[in-house]
Amino acid sequence: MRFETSTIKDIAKALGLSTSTVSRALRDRYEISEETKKLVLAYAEKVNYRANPIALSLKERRSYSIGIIVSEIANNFFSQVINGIESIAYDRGYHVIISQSHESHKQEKLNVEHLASRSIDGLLIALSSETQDITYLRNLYSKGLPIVFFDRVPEDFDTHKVIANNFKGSFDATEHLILSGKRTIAHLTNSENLSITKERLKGYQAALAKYHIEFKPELVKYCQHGGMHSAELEQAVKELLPYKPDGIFISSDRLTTGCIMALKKTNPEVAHKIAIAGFTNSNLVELFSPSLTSVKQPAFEMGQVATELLISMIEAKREITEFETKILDTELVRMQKNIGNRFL
Amino acid sequence: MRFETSTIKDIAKALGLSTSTVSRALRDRYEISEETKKLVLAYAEKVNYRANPIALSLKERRSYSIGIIVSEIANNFFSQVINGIESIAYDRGYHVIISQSHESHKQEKLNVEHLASRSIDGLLIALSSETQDITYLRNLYSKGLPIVFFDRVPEDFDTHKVIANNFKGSFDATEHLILSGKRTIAHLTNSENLSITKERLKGYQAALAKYHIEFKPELVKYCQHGGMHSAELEQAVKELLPYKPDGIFISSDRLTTGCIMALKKTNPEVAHKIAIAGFTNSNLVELFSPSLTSVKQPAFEMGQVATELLISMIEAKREITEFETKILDTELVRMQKNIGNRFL
DNA sequence: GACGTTTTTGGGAACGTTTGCACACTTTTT
DNA sequence: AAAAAGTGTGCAAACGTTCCCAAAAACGTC
Repeated sequence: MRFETSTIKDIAKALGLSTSTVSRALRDRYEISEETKKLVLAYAEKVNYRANPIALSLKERRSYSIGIIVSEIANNFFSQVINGIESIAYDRGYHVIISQSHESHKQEKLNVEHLASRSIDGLLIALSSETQDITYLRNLYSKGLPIVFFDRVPEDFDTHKVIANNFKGSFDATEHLILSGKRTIAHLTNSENLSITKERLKGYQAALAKYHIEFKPELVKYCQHGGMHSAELEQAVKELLPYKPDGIFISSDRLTTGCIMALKKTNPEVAHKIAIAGFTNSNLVELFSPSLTSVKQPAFEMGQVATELLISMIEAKREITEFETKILDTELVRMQKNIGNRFL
Repeated sequence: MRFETSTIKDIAKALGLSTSTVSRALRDRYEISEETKKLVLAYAEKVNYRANPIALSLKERRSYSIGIIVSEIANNFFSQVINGIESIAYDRGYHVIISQSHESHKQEKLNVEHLASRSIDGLLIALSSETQDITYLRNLYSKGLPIVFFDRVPEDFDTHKVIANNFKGSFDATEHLILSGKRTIAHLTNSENLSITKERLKGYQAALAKYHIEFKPELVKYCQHGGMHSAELEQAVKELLPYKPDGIFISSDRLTTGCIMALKKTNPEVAHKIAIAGFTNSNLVELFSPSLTSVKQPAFEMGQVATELLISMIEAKREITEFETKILDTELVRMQKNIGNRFL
């Protein structure tokens, strides 16, 4: 069974014209007489003609589609980024193809190469927490595939990047904990090789320093799998508790929710005694118990900005040599004591 | 700037062979001598040759990609379905293209037609809550586009469908509320024209009937936009409260979280007094306060089953006349009093 | 060594488009 | 009346593949 549509050839045959005439009439070229144009347009309308994008892609060697790689679409941050990407892409006539790495380097590479071979015009990617070696991306890039990184970006890769102001977001969150009287503030974070991990650690340290609180490395726990494995997370929490933290600053969406979950599960008696501040774009934060202070990333906007940069690369006439790293501000949503904790 | 890859032509030229020979060598056809095959394969490997899928699509008039339409990817249920779809699709050599309707009929139609014109081989769709008129889908279907519906399915459309056992899920949830002593149980639900709305209403009614509780239409509130507009939801909740419900059964993911949110916002003093049971696939349910009993749909499995059915349609030699409607069981996750309510 | 087989290779059309070029016809200019 | 210019159309190539068909090469057989 095959999906059948009418082609330019069908129209040409039906109208006794050549394919070139039909093509030109449809594209409203000046060479074609008004009369013929009307005829063709009317008939095309009648048979509901749609140009075959596959044929166009082959001809023009581009597909008007852009690839997206995120670790997980079931993640508020990423799904919001995707919405931002779509909002711009569709306006500019591009289609998006979404792939998930599930935080696996292997899967990420596989997906990117699949996308590349499917003639995407450009790639938007947030690296998986496992990824360290990005030579495969360098290869594609050097062959002419435009790439824009967002959120999790590599350090030494000369292209456009869009990130949140991770330093400031972390600083603010940590400071908030300090100002609410916490002094033993742990830091639960992602894989050490991610850019966001490093930046957020710095913000945390800076806030501690500002208030003359000693930075203790043993209070920092890294989760290689970014919260994908609950066992890893529970282990980290377990290792943290003996230090009796009165606050935890958590550096990613999945880890934040996962950590609260782990706390409730393994140590319900302390779960409500530890103040939590963490990165998350969940729109359900208000429902959480214990409640928390959250750092919201401008996800939608990030998607938009990244897409604009990518399309500008795709459509650039000459080679681009000047690249930007856009930094967008995060938003601190303070714990709502009057709601979330009313019932404690 | 254009993305450059090596083609069969390049290989042919480099090796002094014809394109046909190269093509056959790469596809390991019997006609080609071992020697030539080795030569070609080695060279192809060296230049990292990848067949151009666009060219293949044009030639074979199929794209090995399947379209997905859901209302929102930032919805646990749908993102889990998508994961299920992907798990099967990739195994079978298909790529997926995801589009969101955002519960808008217009957007849904636009997206479907865009996908169709991009030569998808088949379509997996959960209708938007607005959708009533599906003639556009009938047209595509009659032109030979295989379609499988999941979750939100139309009544009179002869094709494969995959749904949850909505009746039983609703029955169980409502019965659970009754068994915990609730007698005035409201029902907050989606747009009236969705299949799931009707089925879930029936389950709710049946449970009431079993325990000889009178069904009161005024306790049922429909949300046309499926919880996309918080105003609509707040209004519904506001209209419900005067009846002093001691339990609410809610029939969709978004509505469930939205309703709790609305309750907390507008009437925090009663939020914890009303028992809530609702459909949701959120993996954060354990964090919610007030806690709730949830009906979990087998989302991942639903995606898998739907995809298998779709691929069987795509790859069918002859026309299919027998269609199935697969019904998958839901899971009732009871409120965990020992955790969620400990701090009430 | 002539002929028939078998094995291996190449030519060219096709998938649906766009577009440079050439052609035919009409109109204008000289 | 002839040349030039303008208008409208068609031919054919190209994008990267696959595959039917034919051709060439290699091998046996008598």
